[in-house]
Amino acid sequence: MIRVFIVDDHPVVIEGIHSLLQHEKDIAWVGQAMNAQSCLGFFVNNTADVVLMDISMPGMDGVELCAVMKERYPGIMVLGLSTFNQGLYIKKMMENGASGYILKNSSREELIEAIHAVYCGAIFFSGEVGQALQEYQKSSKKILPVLTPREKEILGLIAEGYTNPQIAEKIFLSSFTVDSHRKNLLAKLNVKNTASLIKLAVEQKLI
Amino acid sequence: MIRVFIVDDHPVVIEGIHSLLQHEKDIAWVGQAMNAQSCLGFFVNNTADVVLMDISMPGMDGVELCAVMKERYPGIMVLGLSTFNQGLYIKKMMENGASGYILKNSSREELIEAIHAVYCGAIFFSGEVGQALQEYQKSSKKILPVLTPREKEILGLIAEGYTNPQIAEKIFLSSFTVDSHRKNLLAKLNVKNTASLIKLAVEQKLI
DNA sequence: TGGGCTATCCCCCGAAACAGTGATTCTGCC
DNA sequence: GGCAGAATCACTGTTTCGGGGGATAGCCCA
Repeated sequence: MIRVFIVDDHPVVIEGIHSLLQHEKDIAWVGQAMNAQSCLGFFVNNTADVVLMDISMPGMDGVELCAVMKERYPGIMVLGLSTFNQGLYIKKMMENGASGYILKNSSREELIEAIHAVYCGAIFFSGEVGQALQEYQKSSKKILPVLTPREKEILGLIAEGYTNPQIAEKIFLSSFTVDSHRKNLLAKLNVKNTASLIKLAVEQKLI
Repeated sequence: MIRVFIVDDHPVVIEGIHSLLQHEKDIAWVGQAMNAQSCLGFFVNNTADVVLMDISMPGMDGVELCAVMKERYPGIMVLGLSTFNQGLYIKKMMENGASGYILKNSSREELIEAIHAVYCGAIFFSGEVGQALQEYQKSSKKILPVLTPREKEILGLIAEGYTNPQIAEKIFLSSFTVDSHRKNLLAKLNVKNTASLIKLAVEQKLI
């Protein structure tokens, strides 16, 4: 028996999902909340297996609430729930420990499949959401100039916090050479200084 | 009918999965390969809906192969497949466009559920894998000192590539003050210079 | 009311980064 | 054989950073 709790500020959604789930034999409806505070209040004296959680709510939003819930009750699985479909929010929910994400207009089958999957510890994104997430990951990758092996190596060492002379000593080069590579990196990646260089490098996973 | 292709350098695994799937009515076995080259060769003149892909193979590994496949044939869904269960590899596969990840010792039910899910565009990780991924995400977060709002603001501007005088002008402060905050950031986060500061900040999502 | 913290401002100085311009070697490739 | 590019080394400036030392003012809270 999977005990399901829902938190959403729209009564319509609560009702809708309740009616979708009420005839499921292995799903038990343990409660509902319309904001983060009342959700946290419920779990002081009660528990559940899976929490369906709206991502956008007044006050503390789903992303934050998810983090708090997973901090206090790591065993409770969180399934994100939203009307819209944005990669950024999905990614944030996942980073805060959610086990999946579906749209509020999902079919009954999808909803039940998702609840079962996350209950078993699996991670599940329904079709549309999964595609949006992949699109999002793709779109955040830029077309970058090719770095030579030497440049990559030096980029890595710069990121570690080594100075030019230190790098020079470490890989047996003149510090002039290291400086040349560093200048090439700035030029190739079209950034103005070390700070923006490292930011770009980490974001684009060059190191 | 879901057309499934498998690439794995272990004949035993190919055979095992083949026998698990051969009586499935809606799954068609279109082919197999034992390395990345022969897999890419197959798809020149053929196609499939879902590719089960080993993560560790001689020559080009699964992570790379996945990237190439999704580049050439974005419509083909890739389902990662491995004997071991390491967050880092799973994450890399996902970044390269995979739609899911299961262990080779998954049950028949899990395997079929995963194939159906990714075929529908969903993203699916079976139980053990999902938990490993979440553990991995958790473990990569360090306990960090709390930054004040002002420090966060300045940290963001440093990452954008602004110098102290530029930041000072931008937020109407003395460049001495900006410098003080900058020094506090270095001290609080225990890093030696801008490069390591920004690396840490991006990795830990402080900006 | 006094300590702790944030936020602001100031100065000095050496080290590092950044900009500009130049050069030589070696390798792969057409 | 020649050409492009990588990789190496060199010099000269100016700007910025980073370490050290301070100071003042406001705020919260015990």
